[in-house]
Amino acid sequence: MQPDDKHRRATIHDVARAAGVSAATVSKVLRGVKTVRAENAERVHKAVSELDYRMDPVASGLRGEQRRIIGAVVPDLESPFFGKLVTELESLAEAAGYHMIVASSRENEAREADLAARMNDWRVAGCILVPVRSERGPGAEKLLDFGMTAVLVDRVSADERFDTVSADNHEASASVADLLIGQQGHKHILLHGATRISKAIRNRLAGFGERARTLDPGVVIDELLSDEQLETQRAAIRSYFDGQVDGHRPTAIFSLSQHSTLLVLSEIRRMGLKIPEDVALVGFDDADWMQTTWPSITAVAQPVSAIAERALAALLARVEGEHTGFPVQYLEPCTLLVRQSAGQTETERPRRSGRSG
Amino acid sequence: MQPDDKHRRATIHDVARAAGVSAATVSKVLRGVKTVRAENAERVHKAVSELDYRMDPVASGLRGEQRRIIGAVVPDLESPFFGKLVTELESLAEAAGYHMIVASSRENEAREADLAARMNDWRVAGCILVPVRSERGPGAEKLLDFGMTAVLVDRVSADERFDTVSADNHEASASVADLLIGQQGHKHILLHGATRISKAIRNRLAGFGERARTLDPGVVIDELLSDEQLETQRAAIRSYFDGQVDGHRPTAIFSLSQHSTLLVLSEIRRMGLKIPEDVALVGFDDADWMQTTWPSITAVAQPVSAIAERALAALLARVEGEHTGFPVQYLEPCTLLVRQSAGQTETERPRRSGRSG
DNA sequence: CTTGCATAATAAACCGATTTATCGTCGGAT
DNA sequence: ATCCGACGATAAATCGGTTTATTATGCAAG
Repeated sequence: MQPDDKHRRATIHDVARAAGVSAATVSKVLRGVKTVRAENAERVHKAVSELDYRMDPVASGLRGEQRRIIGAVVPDLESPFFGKLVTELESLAEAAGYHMIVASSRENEAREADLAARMNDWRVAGCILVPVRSERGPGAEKLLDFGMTAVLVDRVSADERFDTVSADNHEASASVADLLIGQQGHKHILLHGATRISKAIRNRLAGFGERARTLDPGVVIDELLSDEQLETQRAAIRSYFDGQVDGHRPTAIFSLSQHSTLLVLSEIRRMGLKIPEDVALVGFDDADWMQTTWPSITAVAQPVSAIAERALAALLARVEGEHTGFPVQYLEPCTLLVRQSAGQTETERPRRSGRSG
Repeated sequence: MQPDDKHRRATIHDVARAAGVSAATVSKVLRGVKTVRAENAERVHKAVSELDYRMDPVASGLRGEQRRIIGAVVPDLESPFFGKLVTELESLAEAAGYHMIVASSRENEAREADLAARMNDWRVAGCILVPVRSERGPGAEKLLDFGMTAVLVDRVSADERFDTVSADNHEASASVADLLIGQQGHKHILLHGATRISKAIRNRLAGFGERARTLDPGVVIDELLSDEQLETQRAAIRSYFDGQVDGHRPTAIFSLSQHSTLLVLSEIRRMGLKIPEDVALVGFDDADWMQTTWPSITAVAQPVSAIAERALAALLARVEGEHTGFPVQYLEPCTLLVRQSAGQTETERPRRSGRSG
């Protein structure tokens, strides 16, 4: 057996020869053009399966402008949120007959721009971009330069160039203010963010602040935001608490990201404070462990599936020319999951559950 | 301004014209062939930057056999383990001058095979495959059929066709047996797995079992393995504990995956059992929350970075022809992080840390 | 001055598909 | 019988690079 022949894939010409027709005819059959005699179509299909023919997407992509690929750029693939987002996006894309290529900008705006250019290189039909910072970053700029059709997701506000999709960070954070201030009457609250670059974080900050001042103009809100290294941030939290005059500590903390929640939780534990007795805690972005840990953590759950669906639908509507109007901003509502760390009453705690429930 | 011209990208011929040389010369300059006069190379580079020229990878890939892309197929992009793995792989690949395309088989073997074929379509130089089940799955089969160079990662044992890289699941699980049986003297242990398909899980099972029987032939080991839905698995755990005669409960649990750990933890809590007093817990696969939760969870940390480095190095060695010998099995050592849920003594618990530590 | 050889540059073929322009055939209308 | 239009099929051009075969140039040796 010749190793060369063994792994040389069949071309469209091989199929044409086997079926006794021309390559053009094979191409027509394969892409569903109707002007082909039924008998010939039959023979082509037979030849295709006999030769195990697969169309070469590289060659196909060169001439054809029919691109059935969509690109997705996210800032990070380690976080469950983006992991779930790309998984859902890919599922939806395949269901609509598209392939998807995923890439991570690794929280780096220069890389974000480079990936946008790379998506253009691969001639994607459209691109989903989750920017590192916001809709005004270099990625969106590049997409515009190239005239690509795209949808901006998650770390964005309204934009006049692209459709945008995100969780309703503003309203969800306001509802956290409702819980902590309106219902529980906290007078001194710490807002903690492990990064301040993301537009999403800034929207959460604003949403909480505005509602808080409406509910109680006298509420004291401290903000601890930083882009520093992990250990520096840990130290900042301890130093913040040490600096508070005893008895004037914040009685509640709203952590603005999952990463932030973990950090705060870890430092609270280290300082020996009790949750929620000494300090209540609400986190933005839910995770599996938050309902299992003790005490369980009250958190804002983001509508990942809804975001993915909306984003892909919006993109395909643009790609397929069904929507050509002005850019639209989609805001998907979040859910506040009230658990023990803030708001859940004693009687709601889980108990020993016997055989009969 | 003509919109057509605005977004039409410059071709190699445009560059050739602008530099006053032929397209062949431009191609040589761009791919670093030395047989070009320095002056011409200079003019080409100038023309490239003036025209913002980017090589078209689609056209380039058609003729050239020089593929600078490597493919990665993982079973899942939502788990932090694979998220981190692909992130590191991509980083390393780029550092070596390769691009990477990532895809998720979503724990589906048919999809795994399809993705392998798709990687072949895109003419990747090599492929990293994390199979859904094991090295004997349809993905590896396809890779072999196509004559692709590939490395199999994580859910694998030694293979006679491809290099394999994984955590040393067997030895790590044996060291868990050392801790629970050798040091702590547990006589009745439950092994829990939320799936039994994965080769990694089966290796963990075997590693624990063999060492356990060596240490104490009389030890009782129960196994609770299932591929059922979440709720079914929860019920199975409760039913298992209800079925045990009182006082003959297992005194320790070894959960074989992160998912499993979370599930077990959740049910232990619901049953009102205390950790580690009523039952000790060790989990395979560490997560950030495990050291923050209370009690903190003893876990086996996998060497993700080492696995990524080894896998990519092995693949590139094959791709670049530096290694042509028999397939090699690489086993990377894990680390057992002993925390409160098993093994950590009272005095090691974290305490209130003042200003001076 | 011619020959030989190494070095550079280029025209042209090529990769594998898609698309266009051309051509042949057949049935029906004139 | 001739012409026309509809329909199918195909040869050839095309996409944007890479690679090969050929040609042109310069310089040293004979």
